[in-house]
Amino acid sequence: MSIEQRRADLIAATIEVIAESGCDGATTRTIAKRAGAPLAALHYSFSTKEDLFFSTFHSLVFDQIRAILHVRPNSGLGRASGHAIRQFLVWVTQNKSAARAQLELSLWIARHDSAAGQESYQSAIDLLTSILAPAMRSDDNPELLEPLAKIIIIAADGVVVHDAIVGDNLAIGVASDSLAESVELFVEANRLRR
Amino acid sequence: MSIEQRRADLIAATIEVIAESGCDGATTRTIAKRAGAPLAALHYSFSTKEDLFFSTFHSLVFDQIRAILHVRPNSGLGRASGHAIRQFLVWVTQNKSAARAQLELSLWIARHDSAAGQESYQSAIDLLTSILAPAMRSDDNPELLEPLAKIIIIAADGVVVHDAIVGDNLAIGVASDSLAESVELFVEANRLRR
Amino acid sequence: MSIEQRRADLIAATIEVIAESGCDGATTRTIAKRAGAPLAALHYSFSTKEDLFFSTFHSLVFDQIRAILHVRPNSGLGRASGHAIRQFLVWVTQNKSAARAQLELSLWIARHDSAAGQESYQSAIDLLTSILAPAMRSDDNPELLEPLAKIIIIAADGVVVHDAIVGDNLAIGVASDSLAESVELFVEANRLRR
Amino acid sequence: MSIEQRRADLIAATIEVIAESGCDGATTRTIAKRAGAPLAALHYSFSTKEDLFFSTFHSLVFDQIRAILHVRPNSGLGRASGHAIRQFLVWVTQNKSAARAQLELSLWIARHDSAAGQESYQSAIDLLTSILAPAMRSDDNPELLEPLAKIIIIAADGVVVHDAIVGDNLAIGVASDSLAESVELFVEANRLRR
DNA sequence: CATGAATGAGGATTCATTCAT
DNA sequence: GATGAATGAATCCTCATTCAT
Repeated sequence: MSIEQRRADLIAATIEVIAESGCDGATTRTIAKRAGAPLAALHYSFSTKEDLFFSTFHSLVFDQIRAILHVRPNSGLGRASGHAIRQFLVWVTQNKSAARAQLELSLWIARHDSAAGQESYQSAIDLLTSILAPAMRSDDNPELLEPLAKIIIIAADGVVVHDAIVGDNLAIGVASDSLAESVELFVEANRLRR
Repeated sequence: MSIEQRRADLIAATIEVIAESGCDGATTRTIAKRAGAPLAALHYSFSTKEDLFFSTFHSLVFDQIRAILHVRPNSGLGRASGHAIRQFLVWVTQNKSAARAQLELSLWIARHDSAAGQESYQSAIDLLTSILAPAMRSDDNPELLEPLAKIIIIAADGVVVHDAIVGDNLAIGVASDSLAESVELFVEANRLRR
Repeated sequence: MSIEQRRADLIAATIEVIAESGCDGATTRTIAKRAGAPLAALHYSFSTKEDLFFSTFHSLVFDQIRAILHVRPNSGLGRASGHAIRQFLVWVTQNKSAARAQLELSLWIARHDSAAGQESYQSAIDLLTSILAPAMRSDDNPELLEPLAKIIIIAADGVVVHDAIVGDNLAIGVASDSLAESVELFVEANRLRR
Repeated sequence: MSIEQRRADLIAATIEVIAESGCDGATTRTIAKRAGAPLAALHYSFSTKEDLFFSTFHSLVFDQIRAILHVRPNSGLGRASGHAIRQFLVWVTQNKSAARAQLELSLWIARHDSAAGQESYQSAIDLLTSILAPAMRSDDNPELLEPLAKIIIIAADGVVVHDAIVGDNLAIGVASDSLAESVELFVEANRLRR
């Protein structure tokens, strides 16, 4: 078995276990067993539990971003933002473990290496900004870009929390939709005047 | 020292420690030391760590709800919702430990007693609904009440996550404000036609 | 409530609890609750858990001895010994808690104050000897008295162990009866010749 | 050091410590120290203290049974039974710790898993029966087999209790001998008539 | 290279006992 | 006198990590 495969297996197992038991509840033994790997293999692939968690987090962020990657150029900032919120909702409901794990890891990282957490968060915002940018039309206000990116991420995290507790896809869908509509109206209302 | 005082001290210490170290990182020893109490006193006041956490959670929920309790009657559903979002933001930025602890505890409870978590969440939504209701005017759509309550709570949780990671009051303020405005517009747009 | 009554209640509770949970498993809290007494009352009536256990043991020994106290004068050493074995069996099956507690306490005392244990054991043997003595006829061998007393006590303890594990009155009855008969034959066979 | 050796060391230490301090008094720390093993090694070799105790018990039963295994075929049921009692006495006086530990463990198991205790006791009786059987002669009453097995075991347990408290080999020897003789006479008296 | 075996540090909890009232 | 409240010490157990093979 290649070391890359082993690392991938361990990361996949970590996501599942964290989603079930939280970061501190995710013991190395449990993760190794879930991955079908001997315990020592974990420390062979990742020097440390911390290391494993960071790697898992980066892998998740990468995934999640791909989920919101698709925005039609020139479709308008409002529509694009709403679309992102709706797309993210779909991703959450279809990747519950990943979403939950990502939330838990965010909080865990904020505790263990707050600089890394901030950096990671900022780059997510930057990426989101760069994704939304092409959707802008001439009368869209560029100053809204960053607040919108933050709103989207805030909404996303809030939805994950909601899902973690309630787990009711339908209700989240309704709220999420209203939120998307709200944001669209907000952008509409802040169109630039000629 | 009265036992009520002891319990209050321990709950206060629990909030601080959970905010710093998460639920699983919050060891009984640390909590007791922070409260200036001997370790055995913790198990004398609360039969179990679990018991302490549940009590802390209830205390927090009670507090938090008082923070959003004030809505002017007949002020309009949109305005009231926006107001709630802004008020909650203020509470978060002024009670960072409490906010963080409440988030961590929500996730912890969702894991340990998912029924209790859902019940608690639902009652928060119900309460929020009952707070928003008096603000409604004749042309406000009552069907928006529950989705709005959910949006507010989702936004609140998202903001706490954001704050946990970034800790930048100003940026959250801007995003939160935009969110409040978005929601106001959303309600406005869904006014009942006569 | 008189202190004597309290002591008696606590001793009764101790017997029950030790029978159920062993000596080390019998916590002061459990005993106090079983006796319907506040925890501190235990340490008020008996200076120490050790003290309580010693008192309980003495109370039990006194009881148990009364159970085998009745032997008809001049009935013959063999018959008397067999009778004692049978009587003790009845006592065990009718006072399971007491029997079990007495066994547990014997072992506990042997550990904590071996001198006291030996003394207590010896006085039980002496008493039993003095009970059997009047049953002797002219051709009974007085040198058998002490071995018989020991056999009876050994059998008694063995029966309690058996009962603790198997709890099957009938089977113990059969074995016990055979044992009684064996001992009778043994004494018969060792009659003095004229 | 092999894991088998570790387990054996821990079991040996457990026997000693239980003999000295009883089952509840036998703490994992004490046992580990006595075995010259780190505390964690105990939980590495045996998942649980309970597990360790069960294993120790089985090891003891196995040992003890081997001690009484030798009975001459066709030597007569009475003689064989008496021989077993005497042999067991020798084993007890030469393996005081083992004998004591086995007694304590029997009672402990009766409390913690009464089914296991009964099963274990029954299999001891069955084994003893199967050992005594070949000694039977044509005029020995086969219905005596099981009561005799029980008597032997009852006597054995009683002797262990006696030894635990008094620790006087000589006195136990005399009583035990008389008991053996009694049983021989009992079997003799119950010979089948032709 | 890969892993079974081993362990030091620290976790929650329980207990007998003591005081202040 | 009698007891509710309080606690230091000790218990079993788990975990991330290391190391010899």
